[in-house]
Amino acid sequence: MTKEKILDAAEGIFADKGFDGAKVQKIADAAGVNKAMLYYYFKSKDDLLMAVIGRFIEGIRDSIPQHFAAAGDTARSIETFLDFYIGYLARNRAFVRLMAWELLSGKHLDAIAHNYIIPTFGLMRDKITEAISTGAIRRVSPEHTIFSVLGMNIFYIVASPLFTLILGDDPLTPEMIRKRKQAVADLVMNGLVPAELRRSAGDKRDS
Amino acid sequence: MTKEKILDAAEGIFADKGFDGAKVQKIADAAGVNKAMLYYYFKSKDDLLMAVIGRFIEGIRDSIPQHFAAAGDTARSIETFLDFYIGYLARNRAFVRLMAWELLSGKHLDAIAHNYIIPTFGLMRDKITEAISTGAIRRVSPEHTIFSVLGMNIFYIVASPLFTLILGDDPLTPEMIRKRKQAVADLVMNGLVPAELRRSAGDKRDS
DNA sequence: TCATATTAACCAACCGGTTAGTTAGATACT
DNA sequence: AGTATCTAACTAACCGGTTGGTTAATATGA
Repeated sequence: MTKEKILDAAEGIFADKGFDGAKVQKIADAAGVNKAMLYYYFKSKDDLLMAVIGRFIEGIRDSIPQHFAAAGDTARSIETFLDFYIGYLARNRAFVRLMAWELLSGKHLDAIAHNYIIPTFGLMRDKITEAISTGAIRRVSPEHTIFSVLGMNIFYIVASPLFTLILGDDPLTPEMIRKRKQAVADLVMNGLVPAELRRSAGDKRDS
Repeated sequence: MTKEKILDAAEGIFADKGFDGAKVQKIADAAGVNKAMLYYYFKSKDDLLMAVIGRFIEGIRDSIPQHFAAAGDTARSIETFLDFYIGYLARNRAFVRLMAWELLSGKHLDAIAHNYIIPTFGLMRDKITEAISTGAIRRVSPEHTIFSVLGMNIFYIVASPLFTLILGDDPLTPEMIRKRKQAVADLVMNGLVPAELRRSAGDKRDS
């Protein structure tokens, strides 16, 4: 129980302030426990952060593949995944921010990449490669496409305060998320679906 | 001279480690000056960071509009801008990272947004709105499109260590940047250019 | 009683920021 | 010209407060 309270508090504060900005005393306060308890359950601040990230990844990893397993034709299942993805990130905002902080600091990137990012990336790449081979989508670079989709979605979550500042609206309300889903799926799919399948012809660009 | 040395050193370290991770003594060491000099020229660590960001924005702001002013038809000028944009970010990697740190911490976001982001955003939105009204591109949401493009490009720069980890290559070499330009322009333009102009028809999605 | 859980008090290192004082060169006065 | 004065640039040493982390003593409960 105490351990979970610590992890919950640490999750919020690490996500908010980043590793260097997060102070151990503040985490203990937020958890309502004595600071020494953090060192009873975790061997360092660093270890605590990794435990927070580890818990997130554990709770997520198994649910990821099922979102690639969706319905029949490949283009449609990519669209389904896109539709699911931003909502998923919006629901796990703390995790997205945690990953963003780590991406910038680069301190634990190896461990995270090995345990989470690389496997997920692999699943996505397989799906896209398959969709290309069946002719469901155009001959794009799978790697760049994945990075583009990740960027579009992750940036939207991370930059949400900026969105508010520019447009006034809160970009994380359900309707705004719904609109974002539509916008991204529209942009991506119209870039991926070959012109022929859209009752059209030519396209001059090389891959 | 000393002031510039401090700003240069601070730029590198702030971009690398973020505000909380950057230590004043390390900046002084990197600049090869006494720590007290930072407080002779700047009134606080915070003020120093703002000076670094201010210098960047000053050097950049005036050169932005010219990249929207490009050649005749609007769709083409958007493509030109896309082509220029990633290269520009890759050349100003430190600035991109600085902005990313600030985006996460949110500490000075108001000032930055007011001086830089909002005006630039406005230019982009005007261009897209114009392109829509002339029929050069489809009726997409300008705001979401901008966020998508920003995300695709900024994420590529910020996540470049991840790219290296996954694929082995350094994603910031000139050829890799060139490939990225192509991939992004291809994805975005094929999503933006109306099907009719690509010798095709239908498209059922609403805006 | 014995392991687990919890605490107050403590510590060395470090942090951002200050201070009192030095240096070297320009300025002003005789 | 010579010298007293001023000032911008610079420094070593220091300061109060904070930080991540430890410890020894204590409570709890099977």
